[in-house]
Amino acid sequence: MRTNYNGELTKQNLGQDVVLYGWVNKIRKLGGLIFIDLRDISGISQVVVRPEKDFYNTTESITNESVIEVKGKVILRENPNPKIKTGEIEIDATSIKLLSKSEALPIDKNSNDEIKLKYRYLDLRREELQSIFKTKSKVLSIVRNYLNDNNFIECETPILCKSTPEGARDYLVPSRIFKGEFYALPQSPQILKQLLMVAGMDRYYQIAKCFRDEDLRADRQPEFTQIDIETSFLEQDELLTIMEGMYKKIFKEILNVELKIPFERIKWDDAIKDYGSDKPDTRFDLKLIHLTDLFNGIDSPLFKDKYSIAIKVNDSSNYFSRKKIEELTEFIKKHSGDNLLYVKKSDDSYSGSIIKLLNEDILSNLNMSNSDILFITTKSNYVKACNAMGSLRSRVASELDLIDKNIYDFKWIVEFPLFELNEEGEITSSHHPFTRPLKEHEKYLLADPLKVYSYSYDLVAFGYELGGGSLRIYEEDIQEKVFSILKISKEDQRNKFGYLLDAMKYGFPPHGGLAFGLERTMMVLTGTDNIRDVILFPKTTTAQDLMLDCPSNVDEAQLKDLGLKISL
RNA sequence: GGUGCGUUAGUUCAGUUGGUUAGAAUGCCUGCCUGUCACGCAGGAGGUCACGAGUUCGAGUCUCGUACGUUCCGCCA
Repeated sequence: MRTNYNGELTKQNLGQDVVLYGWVNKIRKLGGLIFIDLRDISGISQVVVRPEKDFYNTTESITNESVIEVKGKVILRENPNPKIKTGEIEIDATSIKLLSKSEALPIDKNSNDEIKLKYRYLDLRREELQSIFKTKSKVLSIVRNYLNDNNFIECETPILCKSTPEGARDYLVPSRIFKGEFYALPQSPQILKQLLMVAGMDRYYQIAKCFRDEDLRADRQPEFTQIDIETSFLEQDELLTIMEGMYKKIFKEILNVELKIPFERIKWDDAIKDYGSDKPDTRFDLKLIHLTDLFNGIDSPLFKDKYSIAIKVNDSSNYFSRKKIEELTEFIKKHSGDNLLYVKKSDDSYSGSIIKLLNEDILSNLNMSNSDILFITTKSNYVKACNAMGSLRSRVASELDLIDKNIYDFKWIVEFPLFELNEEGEITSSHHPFTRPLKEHEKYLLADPLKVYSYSYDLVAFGYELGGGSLRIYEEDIQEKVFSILKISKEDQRNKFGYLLDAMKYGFPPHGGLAFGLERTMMVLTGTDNIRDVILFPKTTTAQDLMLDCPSNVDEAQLKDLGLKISL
């Protein structure tokens, strides 16, 4: 029977007989004496094997990463190692059993992603990774305790659900009984949690697995976890206050960081105006400068009928060489800016790509100091112009190291537009069709829907969208209007959301909720910039699992059972 | 769907203008070594240069394609 974990032995245990299990982190054979660093989830203890012991020969076949059982006595080290927690003691072995021999590992901590993912269970032996998942477990425990204490009820909604053609592509699961028909894995339990409000559950939460069949990113995996929440009879600020308490508790208990609450609320309009993003990184300033009015007077096709958006970077005109500016020009075009223009000021004289177009009056209005550089992009679409410069803002900040990693600045971005226009000029929901319009904007619904803003909110930190949600529509007539604006026919409404529309007829409470990305939260907590680091078994950017080797083919018989035929 | 970067020993990488037998570190194996903790010393094994085509007298190196990894754009209500 195991008596102790390896990482917890100290001088307190001196003289004790112990039984330990673990992996051989490192075996060092000095000719006579042998030292074994024995590792388990808790840490490492050093085992010493003396040549006069009768089991000495059995150490012959012990390799690194083998699993062994060690019996022995805790003694004081002759040469302590101050670098490790257990460095003052060691285990004088009286018996060693090789339980499972290990071959040399095919990976090490510097291996590339491909091979690490294939042998993820070996990569997960590293202390850094184990510590991330210990933290993840702790975060979930804090979340559950907090929400339980606030009268939330943990609920489980089905994984086999119905496809909702809005939004992301679904992962589909074929039905055996109804051949040719499919379940869909939930993109989020959105409608089900609203139905739980109809059911009177009052405050719901779920640690919910969600699935979206879209292309991956450094902060996006096809399968992820949301802390999913819905409440009845709360006003927006009441709900946000409860959530602030949860995040305050998480960051206090995990990082001992005191988040300042309430988090500042920034209206979506202002976030776009000042940061060019609906998930701004607010750890640095570098706010957008709007030059449209100033530049519209210039007689040049560059500025005609376009918005001119800029940032001014202080003390950096030397950093931005011609080559660097070319690079940034590529960057901003990729982010759909039309171009990247610039003005430099040094020794009280101006230079730059558009200097000939700018008269004295305009130049003085730019309020530039020596060594400043002003970047400008133009675009006929206002939000896109801001977004392009917002992307450059983040890029410049990270290149010039303007980001203070010790600032934990959380913001709510609130009052998103209810609708937006897509590429084809059609009107679509910016959140989802159940988002409740601001009371005072209801009157614009049919007349000028793009003027309507909503009770909606995203939690933003470090430039990540950690979560978001909205108050929902609970009045049938408003829901009708929204559907008609979105041009969703009666028939489509029934097909897609029939159960929700039915439920609306039977006492639908005012309600609202939100969902937080557990992994994104973990990224902020652990300071990583890649979501794979905080997922036990992540997928590659082609959505494959290299360890399980899936997706993969299935038996002909399985397909036949489902009434499916592969035609490629 | 598109873009940039990458793929050489078990692992991490170097490889010059296209030119002899493709190197280093680490790991592995063997021997020596009784206080190491990145143990040390000596020796050894280990390569389909991702795959396929092309240019060339000659390709790890140049060109094209494919696959895989990764970044970003589109996409992600």
